[in-house]
Amino acid sequence: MSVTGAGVSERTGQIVDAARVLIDEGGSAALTMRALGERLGIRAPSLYKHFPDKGAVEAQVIALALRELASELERAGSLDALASAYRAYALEHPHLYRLMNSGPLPRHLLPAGVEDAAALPLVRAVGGDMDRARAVWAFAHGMVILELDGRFPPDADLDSAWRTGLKAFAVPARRRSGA
Amino acid sequence: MSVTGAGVSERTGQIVDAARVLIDEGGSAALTMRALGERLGIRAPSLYKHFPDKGAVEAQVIALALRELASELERAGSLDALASAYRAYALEHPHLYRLMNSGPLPRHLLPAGVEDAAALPLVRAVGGDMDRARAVWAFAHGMVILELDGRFPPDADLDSAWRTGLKAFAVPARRRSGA
DNA sequence: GTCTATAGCCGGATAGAC
DNA sequence: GTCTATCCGGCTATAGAC
Repeated sequence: MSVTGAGVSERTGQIVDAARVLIDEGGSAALTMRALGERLGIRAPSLYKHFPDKGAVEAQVIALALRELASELERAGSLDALASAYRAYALEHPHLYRLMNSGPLPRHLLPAGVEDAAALPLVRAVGGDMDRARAVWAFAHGMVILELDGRFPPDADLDSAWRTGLKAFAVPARRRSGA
Repeated sequence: MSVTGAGVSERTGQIVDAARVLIDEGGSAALTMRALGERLGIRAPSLYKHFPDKGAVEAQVIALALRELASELERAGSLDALASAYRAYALEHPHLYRLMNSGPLPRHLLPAGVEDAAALPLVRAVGGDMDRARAVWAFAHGMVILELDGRFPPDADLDSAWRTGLKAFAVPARRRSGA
């Protein structure tokens, strides 16, 4: 059984797993049909007997990564813990993080529910307030992607910036009276 | 005089301007030496008399866009106005926004101070608190890039999510007592 | 389901004439 | 500073034999 689990043929699971490794190690650009074939000990054209095109393989890797991330986040209870787990995954697997969170999502190629499942832990953590969930997600994604892209100054204290942001989002109601 | 201003030869300014248009209209991938030459009525190899390689051209476009964005932001007084201007620029020039805010920055090819100048309006708006500046930037960038990438559900009320986030960041001190 | 061969396209960049 | 000619490399994908 491959990591992907489902009832597909063993071979397709191996292909997706190999593609995941290629991306994890070298980024999206490292996923080429030739490299993928080589890793599996077959020639690139043979892959087309299992997948219609490269996009289909990539979509399966995205689904895999989404489930992977979701399973990490499920363990977290508080919003702070959630943020820690989120950042940790991104730093451990920057290329996979980018793949699943940047650029257009091939939604029509993704198994239903995968996207929602990845979002669920956060939605729950903010008590179902979707505006807050989206704002926190934007903050977390922004922090992570700017860090991965090296956009913060080398001497920036990112832990401190995270704390500042999380503190701002932590106090939900408790508004004094004005607008 | 080209938009770039500086004392470079007229031709190099025209090249950068043309490259800016190419990216603005078709994204980073649309900037190819051939397309750039065609737009200027010359052949691609001729460009190498003005720039060492494609990366140098791209870096100048980034500098140009950074200054463009900075000049839009300078006009804004409040943090809310700043956020509006930021989002407006990103939605008007999504490809340029991506170019200057995603992926690694070729800092060694950028004129000194350009990056800081773009950040200055925000730093000022949060009273020089760098943690807060970084957190707000992450939030704003996250909102913008997730919107550009179509990651929010079609029915999501993004104005509302922005308000939620900005409200959270608006109240700086005023902490009751506990941790 | 794997292979070989190859079509087809696009890209950055260089050499050398004018 | 512009040109033509060209090299070199990369990629996805197909055709057809086994």
